[in-house]
Amino acid sequence: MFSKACEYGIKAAIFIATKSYEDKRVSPKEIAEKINSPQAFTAKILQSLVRNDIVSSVKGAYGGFEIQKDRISQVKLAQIVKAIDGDSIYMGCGLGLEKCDENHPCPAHDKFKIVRDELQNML
Amino acid sequence: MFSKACEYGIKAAIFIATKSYEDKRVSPKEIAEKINSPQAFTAKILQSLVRNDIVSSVKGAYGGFEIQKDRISQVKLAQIVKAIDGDSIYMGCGLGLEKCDENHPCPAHDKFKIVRDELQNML
DNA sequence: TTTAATAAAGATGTTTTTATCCTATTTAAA
DNA sequence: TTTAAATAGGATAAAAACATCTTTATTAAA
Repeated sequence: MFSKACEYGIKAAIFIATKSYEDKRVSPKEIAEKINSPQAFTAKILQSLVRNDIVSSVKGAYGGFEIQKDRISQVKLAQIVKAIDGDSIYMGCGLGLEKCDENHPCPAHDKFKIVRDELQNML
Repeated sequence: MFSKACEYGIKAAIFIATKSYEDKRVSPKEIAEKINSPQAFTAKILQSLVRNDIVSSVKGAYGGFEIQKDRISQVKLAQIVKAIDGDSIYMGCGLGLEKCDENHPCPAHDKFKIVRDELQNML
């Protein structure tokens, strides 16, 4: 459903959040070990989470990744998915038909829309 | 949502079905032109549709791909998706969490299940 | 101010997916 | 039986996704 990068991003964000509740910052190394992902690749993904204001980073000694406590409850899976995989999952005809859109829906269009809306809403 | 190969497979099957209604067989070339896909790659995908008994092929002159008329209405999108992308879309934790399964569901588990079941049912 | 610990960023390598090319096999018609 | 028109299948190439390595920039503490 999601790319590997996206799954790592989700797991990383969850881990960072749990640590942030304890006022602790975490390193890519710690994160990668915890979520069982390649470290350097995870670091790249963390960079894009930072650029998308989903987590924040503090450089230098005693630095690391964190999420401000009062922001944790506001972070939604949908933001992470969008930051890493974009919104292609919701876009275009579900069957890939070029000629299908809201105005000229394919026979499966409405049913796809229901599933996608539910997915988006859930995230 | 689906791989490119899978989308080509879906489009190809739809096109073959419409032609089969007119008792016409179609070539990979015709199919690729119609669905706007690379021809040789499409031919590979057609092979796997044949191996999975979704479409049938007739070799040699005057051959081509077809679907028996009385089988057309029985072909389901789910079969094509399964033949090409497998069932990974329904399997495992939606978030990629290793520790999550039916017995130890993650917080999103049930909601993912609803969406996936709906997707599968729809297909 | 130096040092050690840290994230950021660029360059490179590997694997998977997507795509192409060439040859073999099959078959209806001439 | 030969030929031309088809699908089948293997080998190769290109692009994208996944992953690693190395260097640079930043920062708190000694």
